[in-house]
Amino acid sequence: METIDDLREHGGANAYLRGCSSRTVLDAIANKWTCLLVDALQSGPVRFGVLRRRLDGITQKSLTQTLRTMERDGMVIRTLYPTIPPRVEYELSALGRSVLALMEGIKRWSEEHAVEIVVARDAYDVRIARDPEPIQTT
Amino acid sequence: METIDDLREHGGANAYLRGCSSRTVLDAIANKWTCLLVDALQSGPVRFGVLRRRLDGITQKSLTQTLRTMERDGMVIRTLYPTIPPRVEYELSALGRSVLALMEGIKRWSEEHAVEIVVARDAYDVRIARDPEPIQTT
DNA sequence: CAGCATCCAATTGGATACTG
DNA sequence: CAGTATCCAATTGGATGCTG
Repeated sequence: METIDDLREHGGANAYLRGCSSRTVLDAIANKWTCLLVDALQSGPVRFGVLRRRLDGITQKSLTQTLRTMERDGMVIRTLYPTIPPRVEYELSALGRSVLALMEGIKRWSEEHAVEIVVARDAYDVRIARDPEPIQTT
Repeated sequence: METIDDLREHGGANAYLRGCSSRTVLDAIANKWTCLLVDALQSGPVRFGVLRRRLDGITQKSLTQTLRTMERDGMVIRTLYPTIPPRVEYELSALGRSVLALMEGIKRWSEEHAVEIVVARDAYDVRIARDPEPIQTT
């Protein structure tokens, strides 16, 4: 069933469509590192090393790549201070700040529902182990 | 700089930490197919084939996998009607509905900012092509 | 219809070493 | 300090064929 929003999209964009640019945007922002980085940058410029320590488990490569992508997309502003040793700070642009509330929401939802979901996973795995092909008669 | 929310997390969960279950939850829900599926299921049960046609470009394998993961996480309820040929319907659980607004928000944001981001990407690529290592003197 | 199984190409991710 | 470069293992994704 189509809703009114499906027909009247935003500026003609429709993320359901493979070729639409909004699909590539959705693909770019919908991942854990982007979510955590937007959240981590919410209160002002942060140095590369601080971000690396804050996002536990991220590799230098992934951090560089994600920040570069976000910078290219206009969500993040990178400032290089040509000192020795160099200092680089990252901060959200206006565009980046415009998605902050959503990213905070996703992160918060993950934290608030983590236990519930772990329980659901365990229950599912037990159920599958008991009956590999659950034929539900409805 | 730490905010109060960083110290007083939700039920002890903190998605910044590698080992925290909320991190795996964040990783599971932050991807384009999950976002589009939650959105597509918002107004009631939908059949597998309908979803496949709606999410342009998704393969049968990816659709099955994403739906299975969401079912395992308790976000989606799968109902098999043992007819011939079989009919399978997917619908959001209460947990799935609780993340709907956020997913709609992400999808909508992608659509609303797609043009702006494509422009930013083009500008970035041109800038890099002109000057491979932009040394910004601040 | 709604899948599962399989094969294979392509992308991703980690570890390590090096540099202005 | 903040990267780049490289190598390699592991995961992902598409295409195809088959089935209750």
